[in-house]
Amino acid sequence: MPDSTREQIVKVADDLFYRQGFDATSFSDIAAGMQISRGNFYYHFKTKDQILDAVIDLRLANTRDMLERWQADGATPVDRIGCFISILIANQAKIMAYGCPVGTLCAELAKLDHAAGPDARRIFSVFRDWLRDQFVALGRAGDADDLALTLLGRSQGVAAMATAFQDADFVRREVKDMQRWVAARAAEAGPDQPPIAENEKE
Amino acid sequence: MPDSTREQIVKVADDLFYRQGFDATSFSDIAAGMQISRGNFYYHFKTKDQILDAVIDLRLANTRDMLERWQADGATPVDRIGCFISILIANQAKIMAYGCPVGTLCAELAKLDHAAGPDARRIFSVFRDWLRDQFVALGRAGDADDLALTLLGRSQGVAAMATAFQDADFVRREVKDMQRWVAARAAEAGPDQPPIAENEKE
DNA sequence: GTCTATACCATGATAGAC
DNA sequence: GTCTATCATGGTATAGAC
Repeated sequence: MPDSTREQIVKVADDLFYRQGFDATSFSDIAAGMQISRGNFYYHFKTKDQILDAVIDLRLANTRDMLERWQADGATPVDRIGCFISILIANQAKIMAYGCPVGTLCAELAKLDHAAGPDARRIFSVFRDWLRDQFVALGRAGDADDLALTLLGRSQGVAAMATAFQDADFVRREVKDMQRWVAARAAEAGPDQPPIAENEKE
Repeated sequence: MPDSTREQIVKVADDLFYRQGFDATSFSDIAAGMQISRGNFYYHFKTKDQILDAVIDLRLANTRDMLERWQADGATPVDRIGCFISILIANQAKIMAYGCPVGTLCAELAKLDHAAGPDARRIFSVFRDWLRDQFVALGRAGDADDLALTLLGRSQGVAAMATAFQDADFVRREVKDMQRWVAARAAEAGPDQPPIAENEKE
């Protein structure tokens, strides 16, 4: 069955909030992206902030789905973390144009001092917790959360540089280096993991 | 002598663009930050975009000044790069609240598809070129620009995570690790540098 | 559920007095 | 150089017909 009007509003808003930012996206913009009049929004949502809440919920759900898929697809924790790192390649074109959807939304809401800021950060937390679980499974229970945060941060930095400098080679290099870094953490943890041990250096 | 009105507008706008974002900052906001009426802006600037241009110019000049200071203050390239890394500590409170001034401005202008986007990115380039020079001086002429971009990206990632998770310990840990990383790159380059050689691993 | 019409306000920008 | 109107535009939001 096709999307309900409400679902369609949220999907279009999700896309526009990503490409233009939340504040810069007007009801007219969303209306132009589908077949609906401006006034009709208020049957489905009382305020623009409520649309934002719905978009964040959608992104949370989509994130959880993606992580579940990676959990099933990856044979080992290293593979699964590799799925995470590889989104920088898979979504390269969009990231170069608009940055990371999570990072840029959180940054904007922080500046707007918006009430939904903490909700948006929960998307980061979902990634962080999942990555931490992977590092635990890797045998790094002691510093799993630190490693998760470090990796999340590095991917954010690569996304920011990709947007600023439009350098696809840089992204590829960093992705490779992050994969090596994960393998090295795994190797440190002990040889009970698949031995992809490599040196960390170039 | 005190600032001219024009200079004061640019300074107040610089601060507000950082804390609230460019688009979210109105003439009224800037006017409220000093003693001036809204209409008077247009004697000094024809459009809001021209204020943005002036702010970017100011940031470029301030950045160059800062880099010159680091150039003079640091005894070795490792020390100088250390100055760069340490701004994450020095500006920690502001970064946690509003992110990196350069990164968040570039991200916003990219989404707005704003004409000044490329100008804003030049601030990044100034950092990048300076870091590259430091890595060249370190004996890494072969991959100096890659290392510069990697380090710039890492600092951006740390800033993004600091804003999202408000974790001062994380920032300290990452700063330490980045310093170690620089020392390791220096050690790889050869022992003609001050021997602060440490292993890269935790 | 969807539409049109409209209220209301803040914005960037202009004109002209002082 | 600075001010006080004032304008046109576009935003969120509401009311009410269909």
